[in-house]
Amino acid sequence: MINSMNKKVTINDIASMANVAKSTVSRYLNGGSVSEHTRLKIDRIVEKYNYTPNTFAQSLKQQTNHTVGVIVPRLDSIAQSDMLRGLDELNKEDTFLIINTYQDSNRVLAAIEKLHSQNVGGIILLTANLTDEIRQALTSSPLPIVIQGQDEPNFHRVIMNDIEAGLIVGQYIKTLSPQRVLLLNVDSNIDYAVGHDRFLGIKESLTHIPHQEIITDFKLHLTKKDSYKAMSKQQFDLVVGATDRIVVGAMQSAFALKQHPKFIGFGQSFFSETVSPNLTSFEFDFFETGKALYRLFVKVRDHKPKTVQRQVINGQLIIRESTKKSNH
Amino acid sequence: MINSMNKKVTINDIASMANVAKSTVSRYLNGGSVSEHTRLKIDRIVEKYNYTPNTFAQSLKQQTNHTVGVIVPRLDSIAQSDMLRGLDELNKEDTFLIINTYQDSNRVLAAIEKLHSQNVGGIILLTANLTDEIRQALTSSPLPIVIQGQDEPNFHRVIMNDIEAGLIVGQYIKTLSPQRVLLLNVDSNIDYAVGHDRFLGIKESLTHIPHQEIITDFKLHLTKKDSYKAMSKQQFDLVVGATDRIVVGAMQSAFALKQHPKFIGFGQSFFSETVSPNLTSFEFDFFETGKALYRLFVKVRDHKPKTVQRQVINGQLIIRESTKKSNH
DNA sequence: TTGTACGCGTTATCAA
DNA sequence: TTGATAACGCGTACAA
Repeated sequence: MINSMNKKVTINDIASMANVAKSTVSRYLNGGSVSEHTRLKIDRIVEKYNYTPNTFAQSLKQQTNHTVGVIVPRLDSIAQSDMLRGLDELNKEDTFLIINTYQDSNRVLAAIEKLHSQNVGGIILLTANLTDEIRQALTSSPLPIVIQGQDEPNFHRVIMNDIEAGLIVGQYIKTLSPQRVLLLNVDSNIDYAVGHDRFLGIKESLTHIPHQEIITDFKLHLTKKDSYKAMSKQQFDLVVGATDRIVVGAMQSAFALKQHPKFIGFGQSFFSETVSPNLTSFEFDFFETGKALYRLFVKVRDHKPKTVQRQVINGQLIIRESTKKSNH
Repeated sequence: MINSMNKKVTINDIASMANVAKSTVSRYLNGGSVSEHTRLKIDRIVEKYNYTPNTFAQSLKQQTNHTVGVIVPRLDSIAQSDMLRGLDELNKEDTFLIINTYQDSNRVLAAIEKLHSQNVGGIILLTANLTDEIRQALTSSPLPIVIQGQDEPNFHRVIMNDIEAGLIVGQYIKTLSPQRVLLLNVDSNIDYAVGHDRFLGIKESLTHIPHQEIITDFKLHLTKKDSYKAMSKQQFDLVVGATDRIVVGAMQSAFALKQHPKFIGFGQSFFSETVSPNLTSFEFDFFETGKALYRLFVKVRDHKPKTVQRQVINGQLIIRESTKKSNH
């Protein structure tokens, strides 16, 4: 192991040390027919120098490679890092080239181009939002591509069942019999799955219950400001946020105003178990989602299915203290 | 842009379309001497087909490349993702190959080997802990390597000034005049910079103040259990944790026990501003740390300094509600 | 079973 | 200024 790192040993070196042709070594390496005798000879040398093939030469020759570009909107999120962990979990021989776009769709476009110029063997795109430019770039790519996050009809994808999530939360809301509900949503142009799908069932459950919907932002301090404004005008006994992060912002506003509504969030995050009270939240298993993504990617890459693949991940409602009778 | 993606155009294609030799195209691409006439000819073709060079062929030829392996203990942490952002910020032409080791030192070793077999041009290692095996692997590598996190004398490194941090926090603790202090530390064998350095100054400030030190863990539920045990035996009026995460665990225990000590943490995390009360914490700027890391890496790679490089990052104490007079 | 020879896309050397 | 040619490390027809 140590030696191998100092001066890259090539297939030629191995060949000459073993007194065989390099093609023999190549066959040895790739499971071709080699006699027992030479096999043992080469074994020793390869072992001794801990030979590893030059991946550049391999990729160049084979016109394909096992590097997969993964475009991710952010890294400091349990959802994203769990998905990456899921990818790692199933992966044996691929290398992931992770590009963080910092939630900027221009960077997504740049990332797609960069990955192409790097000759990756495929792309996995985690995203909340696809622009037409991005769709265009993806469509014109010859690479196997799988996306996650939005239900885009023309792309192989893994999506979260946000519609069902909203329905389940809606049902649960009814059992709480709230008097006045505050909905903290996000712009559906920024994230359709969240802003639209996720809230369909919730709104339906509120047809006969007084409620107010506010469009806020994923950023904590904006959520804090927006919710504070709403909650100081009138008091709510239930707050439903599009994400856990948003709910945490609302919690702080509520505490500042000495209000104690119930809270429901979405997502699997640090927050649900670090805030007091612990947060009732609809959670998806992003680790499994990552595994599903990888499986789908491999399928697309290796079998080139003719029909567009679509896989849906379900989640579950985890009830914690924040919707218990008294939480102050 | 679109065309380029469909069928990789090579330097040969360009050459034959322009009726020149491929070596001429190569010179054109790399700033060699080309006549005005042929330059224009090639310009058009390259533009039209949006030619980009095959990076594998380039790396193979040049025996070096611009891929830098980044080994990171975890991704779902502001500290880590801010450092990565810092790397991105300064980088122009390098590609980062990020490997998450999930805080497992065996995976670090595997990552180092994998990166070598991938022929990366260098390694940046973010770590809390170096084993002898890892030191050995790094030492025997011919690659430029920079580490962050531990003050390892034999490696080029960027470290956080944990000693000074402890002193500053120690000074601040004195101004709070606590009666009984609980220190929640971690095993210095697991993270020396944190477990040892960070607590030097703190302990010094407590020579005349009753205090108890407990060795706990980075994991939230363990911290919760350990701190609950300690706090149910006797009451503390100040809790100092090795990290914000640890303090959050202690906070939950305290609330469960209806105790309201002051809290001080370390680190720059989601937690400090999402828990109530907001957490007083000693914070480092990990974005700047990432930039410093990249600068140091480039320096090491391009200039191969003979002496071991060591750079220290300072932080500052941010005072929030958790050490205010009354926090309940 | 083994070896020779060629090509993958690029850069570099050397003549022309 | 140009172009033919070799070389990077590997895999693979094809021939022996």
